Amino acid sequence: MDRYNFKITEEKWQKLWEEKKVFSTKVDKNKKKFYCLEMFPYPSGKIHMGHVRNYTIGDVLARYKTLQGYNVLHPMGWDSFGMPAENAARQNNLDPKTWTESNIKTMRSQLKKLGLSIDWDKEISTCSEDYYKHQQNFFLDLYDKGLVYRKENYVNWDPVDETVLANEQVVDGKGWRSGATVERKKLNQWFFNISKFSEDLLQGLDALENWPNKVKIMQKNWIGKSFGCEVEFKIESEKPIESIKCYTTRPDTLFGFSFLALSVDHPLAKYYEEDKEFQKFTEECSKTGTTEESIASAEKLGFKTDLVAINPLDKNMKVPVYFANFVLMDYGLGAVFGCPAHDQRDLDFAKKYNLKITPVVKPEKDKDFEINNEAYTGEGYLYNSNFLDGLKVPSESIIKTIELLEKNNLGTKKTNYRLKDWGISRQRYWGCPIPMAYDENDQPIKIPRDMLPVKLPEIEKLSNTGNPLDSEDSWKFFNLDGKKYRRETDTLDTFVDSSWYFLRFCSPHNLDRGFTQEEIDYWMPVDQYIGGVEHAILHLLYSRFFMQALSFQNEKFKLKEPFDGLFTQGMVCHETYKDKDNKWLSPEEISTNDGENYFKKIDTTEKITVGPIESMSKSKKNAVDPENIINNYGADSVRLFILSDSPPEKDVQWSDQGMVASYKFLQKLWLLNSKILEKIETDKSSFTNETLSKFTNQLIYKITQNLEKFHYNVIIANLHEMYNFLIKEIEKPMKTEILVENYKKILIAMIPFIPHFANECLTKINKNPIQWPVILKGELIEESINFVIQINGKKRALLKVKNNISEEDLLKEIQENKDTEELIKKQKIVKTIFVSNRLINIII
RNA sequence: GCCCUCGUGGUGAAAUUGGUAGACACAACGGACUUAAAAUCCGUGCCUUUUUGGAGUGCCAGUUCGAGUCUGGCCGAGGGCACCA
Repeated sequence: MDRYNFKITEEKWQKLWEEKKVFSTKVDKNKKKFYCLEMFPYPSGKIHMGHVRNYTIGDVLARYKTLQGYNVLHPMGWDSFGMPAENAARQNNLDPKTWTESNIKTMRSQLKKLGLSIDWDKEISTCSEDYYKHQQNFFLDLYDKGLVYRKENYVNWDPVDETVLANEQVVDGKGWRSGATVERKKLNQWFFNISKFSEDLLQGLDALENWPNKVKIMQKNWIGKSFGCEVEFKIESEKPIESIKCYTTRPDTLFGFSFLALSVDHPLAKYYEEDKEFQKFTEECSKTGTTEESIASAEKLGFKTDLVAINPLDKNMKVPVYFANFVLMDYGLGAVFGCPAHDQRDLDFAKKYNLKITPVVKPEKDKDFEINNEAYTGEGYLYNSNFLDGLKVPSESIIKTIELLEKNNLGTKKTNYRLKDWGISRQRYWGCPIPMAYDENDQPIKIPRDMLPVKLPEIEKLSNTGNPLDSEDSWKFFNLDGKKYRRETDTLDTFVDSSWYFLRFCSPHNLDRGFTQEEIDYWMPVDQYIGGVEHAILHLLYSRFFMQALSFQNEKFKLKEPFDGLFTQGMVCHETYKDKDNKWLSPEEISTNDGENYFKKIDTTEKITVGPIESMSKSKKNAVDPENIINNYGADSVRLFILSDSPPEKDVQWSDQGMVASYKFLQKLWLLNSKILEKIETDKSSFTNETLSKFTNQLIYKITQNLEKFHYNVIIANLHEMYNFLIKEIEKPMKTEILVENYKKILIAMIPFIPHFANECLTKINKNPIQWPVILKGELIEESINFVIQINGKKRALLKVKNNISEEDLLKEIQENKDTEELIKKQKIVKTIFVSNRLINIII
């Protein structure tokens, strides 16, 4: 029996797809479009299993939609600006461009070996001038609309990468890439005014029905809308300070007011800058780390001022004003009113400085209510609150108090958002140059559009510290109209690059514009976007913002949401191994005989500790190289494995046995194929085969349903069932046409999963046009059904009866059948529950 | 602390959305073939003495003729946010 030679077959089909440009698409208004996009990769060197999974999932969908007759856009590109290139260039003494381009070459050929249905003619790379030229244009567009501004601000400074990070890029107080503890630094930075669209970005989430709820909730929390009011507190002081405004979501607790606290960065701090004690205090505050634990456990510290704040609702209520370490300048107004009874932080602070604690909210039922070590934040009624007494908390109290404050000009209703503007300046060489310059007075000017792109200068050797562009004087300074200018040397955050690349795919080669309206009107939005959940906030929120920004003051551009459907796939995981010195070992370095005890290959006496199953990573050495696997087993087998067993949205564990099993399954399918071909040659009988037709139709139905729901793992199981059924069924004599017709449908249904194999088999039986098989609804109905007979809710028997049997007929059958009649013999039937074509429950 | 998701065999998981729990596969064990091994094929899998029996989807309760699925409470795991006023 011949074995399936994946090497020859896969090469043959990949060559054919490439030469005939099978996946090349263009705008065709007569056809329904489908834009299938997977998050484009960073060209880090080689592809990893995560890529294999991501692009296989996308490819299944793209091929399925193509077979259904859609005009499918399925492109690929490179997120090719970024720090790894710069770091690698320094280490290896070459320039980032060379490094990046060689990586792209490697990874492109690796991806092609996976047999993806990608339109490679539309390939783009964000580090090419053709790409970032348009990005600079968009930057100027946004600048003209007032959506870009420059300000001096405290920034998250990564001391290892020597660059600024966005808030989104700081994880647990550490840089998301370097892992270094982030410092606070004051710098002049460019910002995108993303907070202007807080409400639109929040509202827009509701319409995204095909997004995972989880991602929408994460974005919602990140935007962090809160409702409250700004309250003005009159101040008694010798200094020229008349009042301080605070933002609060709980104005109803104003009668529990016992102090007012300011951030050390509050404008009023200027009156205390000379004060030695205050200087000491601010120094103390800056020592507090930014990590999770240090924030949670940090002691509440305050610096008492000589100011006295007056409760706007009670002129006789006068409280001290503090600077406090727990008040943030960049949320609200950098000032809070303290109500210790009903806010934990305020309570901690009040206890430390012996401030008054007046409870003003009482839970309905608790008569002996008092505040000890825990602030009460629950529901109840107001008391100790003069004219507010008795209001229901929170349903009445907050609104009523705000109304009252507004009426007396003491405060204003206010909605607040946690989302802050997006700092986009990076002190890096390998990024898109910001198309701005400064005149002799340090005033920013735009680079004229006809001078775009501002190209990155070619630098032979990158400086070891700081931003290389800073020391590139011949690039940095230029003359225009007889005046001397200094270029902006910061480059754009690479998340800007990925905020619009999906638009570029629609017009990838247009030199004049980033995209044409006609092309994005046809292709956009992306119908299905597929990628890792780690981009739930960063990339996905930025891309949504970019659409808002492009459509702002622009009648033609109406696209508000770039991604109609979103699917977040799980990670590829593997066991981890450590030797006796606690060093990570790769799977290739170890061996086992029984699957339980592992040893070092080079020293078989040394036992290995098997660690937890974690997502594949270089640092833990638990990654499996896709290239080896593809060479050993073929792309179809890898695709099969990566799709089996685990649902795409969940993590999958790499297993060598699983990989081998998928390979074997493909061999079995090849065997089946050979048998079928032989049968077509030899079987001259004229029997029809209804069972086969019904089975096939049922199978196509199941596969179609599961495709729509991304239940790809179930489809692989369906294919196993298909094999188990067919290998027996073809033993029966049957008409050739019946077999061919059904087998062809099955093969077509396999194309999305194992495209090389399925196409190869198809050419051997039929050359007719290939399209997704039509499901015959009528055929789905079985003639006879295994009817479940329940007595008092318990399954007692299965009865084979004809389809659509009525309750009366069924009961008759039960009485006539010798196995079932005993169950109800001589019993009085109280009640029956009849579910058509499924079960009957007889209560006796 | 707040928010979200998930708990089904030794393992990864299915379950027509309230209707036969464990499809399909991995691993294990037993058998067939073989001089032998590999490969391949067949079978087994909780409890009870056989069965056309019983229990059983993290735990406890509830709704229902019927619950893995719905409701409430608890326990456990994972993820997100976090001095956000």
